[in-house]
Amino acid sequence: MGKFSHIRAFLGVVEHGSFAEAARQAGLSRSQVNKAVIALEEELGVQLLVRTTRKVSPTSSGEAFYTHAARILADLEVAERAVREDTEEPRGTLRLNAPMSFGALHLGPALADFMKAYPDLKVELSLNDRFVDVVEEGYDATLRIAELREDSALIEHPITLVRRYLVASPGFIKSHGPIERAEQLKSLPCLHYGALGRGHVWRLLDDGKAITVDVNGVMSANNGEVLTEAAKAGLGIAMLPTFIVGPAMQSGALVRVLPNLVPPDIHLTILYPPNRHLTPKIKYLIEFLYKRFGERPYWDLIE
Amino acid sequence: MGKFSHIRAFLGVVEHGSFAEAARQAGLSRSQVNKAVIALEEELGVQLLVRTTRKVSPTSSGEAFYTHAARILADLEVAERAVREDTEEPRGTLRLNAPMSFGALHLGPALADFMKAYPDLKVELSLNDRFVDVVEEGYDATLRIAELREDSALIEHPITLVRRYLVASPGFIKSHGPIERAEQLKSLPCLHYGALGRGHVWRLLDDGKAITVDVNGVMSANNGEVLTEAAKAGLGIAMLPTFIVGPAMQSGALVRVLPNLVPPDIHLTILYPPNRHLTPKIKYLIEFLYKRFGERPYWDLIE
DNA sequence: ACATACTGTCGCCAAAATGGATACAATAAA
DNA sequence: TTTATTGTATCCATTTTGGCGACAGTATGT
Repeated sequence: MGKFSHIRAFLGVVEHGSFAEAARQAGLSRSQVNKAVIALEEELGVQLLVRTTRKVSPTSSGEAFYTHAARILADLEVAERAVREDTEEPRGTLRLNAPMSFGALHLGPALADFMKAYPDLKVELSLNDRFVDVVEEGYDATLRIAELREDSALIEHPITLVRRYLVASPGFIKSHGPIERAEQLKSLPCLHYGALGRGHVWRLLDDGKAITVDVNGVMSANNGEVLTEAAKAGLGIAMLPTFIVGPAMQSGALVRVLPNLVPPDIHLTILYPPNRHLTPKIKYLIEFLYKRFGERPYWDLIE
Repeated sequence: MGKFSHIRAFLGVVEHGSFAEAARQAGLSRSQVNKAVIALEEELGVQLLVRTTRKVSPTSSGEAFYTHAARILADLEVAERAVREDTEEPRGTLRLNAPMSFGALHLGPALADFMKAYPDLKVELSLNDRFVDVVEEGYDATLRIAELREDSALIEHPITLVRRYLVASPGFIKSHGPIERAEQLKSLPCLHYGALGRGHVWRLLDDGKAITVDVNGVMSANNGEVLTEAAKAGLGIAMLPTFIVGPAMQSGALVRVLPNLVPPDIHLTILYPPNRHLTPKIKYLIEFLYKRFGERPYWDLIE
């Protein structure tokens, strides 16, 4: 039956001063309550209750134990209630991980609204672009922007398509003449997203045909906004997602080049561990993110 | 298995970061630990641990629950240790009830020594002469002075024989002449122990033959010391136990009268509820009382 | 005084839960 | 690669459980 049930039964008997009444209140049989108390006494090696056929009262040991045990069971209930998800509302703490740029530009404001909608929810957001082990570092979920993979042990839920364009500043185009062929990327200065030593290779679809171009990378950074500023300054051609360069394109500070060259589709996805019970907080987060970013994200106004 | 074991298993897994290691430490099988955690999660309706085949780490809910649960289990152990009688030494609180006179004259000093011998023991002594329900009022034991009865649901353990004598002051005897026959009790002033309206009847053994004498009760009290003082003052004949009148008889302030009339034997007995486990504190108390008062109590120096 | 209802406890037995072994896919280490 | 170890799932014999009925003792009501 378990020690906690035994203790609970014991508390009931003390409070009602009767085995039978305690059993009735708890919805148990008299046998059960009786056995529970006996088991508890056996385990402690102490008589907790003195019973004659008609009266039950705790021994001094019983009283001492009652005081402690009552508080402990109350604490246990508090602990359970704090954790239990009997409501469908998201609650507790949501620990989230996301890439730098997207997190700073879009996810931050979005989460502010999400939290407003669910006041019982706390959010711990940590932004970084390195690989994150969702399991080991104890995140509830991670947002990543990458091509879809299937190898992961995690569940992968796509939120939206992330469009990427080749862009440059009007001034850059003016000074370098018309850009029409993919081979020009090998000579024209390019602004490359990525780590340092990895080589500057762009994978593109030339009218649907996959090609790789070893571009003339004059600058690289692992931060899209830095590259955007560099492109705006006319330093070269950059391949950047619309959620970063969207505003610059709308204002005309950057324009598309080589529109027939399209980077492969990548997706904003949310990764979370396969759970027996999908927590409401993740369920609601996915729903929320989809509503905000899905289908036609607000930063994708041009086409 | 019970919720308690489930929680313990869960704590083990969190602490060791592994189901298998937790199982080894706790001396359980992997199945068992696994089932325990699953059951706990099921009951709470929350995923507590995220596991891939090689890594285990708590979810945010799991961490929250861990914190609470660890403290709760620790508290429970404290509570158990406080109550458990794993030592044979008496400990805890001994709640004792005893008659007024005996308690004040002899039991008090005795208990002082008893407590000195067992420093872990607290004593709550309450003295009164009314009937006490050991069970209902929560006493661990009661001392009574009475004829042995068998009707009680309590265990009755005799400590020692309580001798009672008919006594009077030398002055009283001198002024009333020799006292030799039981019938004289009907005319001579007698000091009666007992409640008010009960009538003044003494039950005596006249050379082994039971007789009852309706004595000439000029004074009654429900307190032996008061009667002793009255007898010393020469107010009459009293039937009193030696543990009260012993000193007065030794000093000669009181002397026996009618030595062939003997009150029926009464006993100092200790009563306690029938317990599955006889607590050491009661066991030791009985032993102690017997050593101090048994066989030949120190107040019985005369014969 | 008597009957009645209710108490705590015990024994019994069908039903349910448990725990161990085994198997298996996934993963880390060698 | 191979090997060892992890978490989990499935069986199944064994144990445990919980409810029923009975019992002696005791309040309560008449």
